[in-house]
This record gives sequence, structure tokens and C-alpha cells, in this order.
Amino acid sequence: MDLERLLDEQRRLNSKIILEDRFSRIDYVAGVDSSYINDKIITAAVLVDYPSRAILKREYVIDKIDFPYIPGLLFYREGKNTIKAIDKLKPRPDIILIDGGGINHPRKIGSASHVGVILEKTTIGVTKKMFYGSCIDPTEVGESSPIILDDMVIGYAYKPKNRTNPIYITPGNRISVDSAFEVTKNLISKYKLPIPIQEAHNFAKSIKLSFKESTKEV
DNA sequence: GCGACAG
DNA sequence: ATCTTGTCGC
Repeated sequence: MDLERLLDEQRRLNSKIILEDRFSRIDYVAGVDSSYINDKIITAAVLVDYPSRAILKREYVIDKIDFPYIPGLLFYREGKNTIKAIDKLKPRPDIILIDGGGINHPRKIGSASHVGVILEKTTIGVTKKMFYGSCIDPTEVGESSPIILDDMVIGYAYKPKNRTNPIYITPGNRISVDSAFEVTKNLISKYKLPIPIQEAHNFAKSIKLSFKESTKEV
């Protein structure tokens, strides 16, 4: 696999990212997360009603891993499955929250942004670790601090709960920095992570457990 | 040159 | 991400 070719693809596609709100009303949102088992990747997508935060649907796809984990190239490991899982959701979500970075990326196109460009949909990137850009971690609950890159505010670090590390929120595509932050905050309740992503994480994990159960020898 | 590096 | 039990603290 020619990595330089993938870097060029990212450098070319990042011009398609729109950092303005290109959604009308938010009825449904979705969260996506992946887990791994041996040589397989399980990706779960959960549809959530935005006003009530009720879970409407859970879907997943399981495939063979076909690309290694390389920082900066996460899309090429999880992207295909992420898109497949999202495509299974009906009705279609207005906004998709993804476990991976948005524009906080060396070539300004993290996994969440790349998925957004491919689907031409609004996406938000949420991570548990800083990856690219700089910021001072917030220390008080509910506190936020800007993530800076090239003297621009590209996202926010946010401390959602008492004794948890912050989460890092950046727009993926078709949404502004501030809206990405607001929407994500509105989806946080009892968990550190926004409900759609936490639920996707839980679902992927449960699928993984049942998969292990069905394949274990007698 | 060396270390760091989303999931 | 994953390998993994209990355990400290609110």
C-alpha cells in the first residue's frame, strides 16, 4: 500500500470540507464506534431521537481488518465500515457523531471529516485523547477551552463530568466549530461521552461478546 | 536524529 | 483498540 498516495488523497479531499451549518432541523442524530476481535472489526451505529434522546435503532457491520492502525490514517482502517453501518440506519440521521477526529488533523481531514465528505453529510468528531492542535485542558466540570491550530479555533476540549478527563470535539463536515460543540454538549447526560457514541460503543461491545460466545470451542 | 501519535 | 480484578472515591 502506497501511503504517500493516501496522504495525497487527504490533501486533495480536505478542500471539500464545509465548516458552516448545512443542516436544517435536527430530528435524528447517530453515533458510530468500532471494536475489534482478532482479525475482525465490528462497527456499530445507533440512531437517536435528538429532542428526547431516545434510542430508535441499532445496526452493525462486521468485516475483516484490512488496514493497520496508523495515526493520521484512521479513516482507512475504520471508514469503510463506518459508512456501511451508517447506511443501514433508517430514517437517515441529520448529524453523525463519530469516534475519531474531525479537522484536528495534520492534513485537516480526520476520520470524521473524511466520512462526512464521502457521504456529503454533517459529521462531528469526538475523541478521548488530543491528537493534533493544541489546547489547555479544562479542569472544572462544564468548563471548555479552545483547540488551536494555525492560530484558529478548530474545536473545544470539554470536561463533561467530575473526575473524568476532557473530551475533544471538532467539526467533521457541514457544521461550524461552535455548532459542533453545542450539539455534542446537548447529547451528554449520564456518560462522559455523548449518548449516541456511548450507545454505539456499548452495542459494538455486546456484539463482540456474543460473537466470542458463538465461536468458542466446546 | 528522536520522540509523539485519534482508534 | 485490546489484554484484565479489584479497588479507591464521590
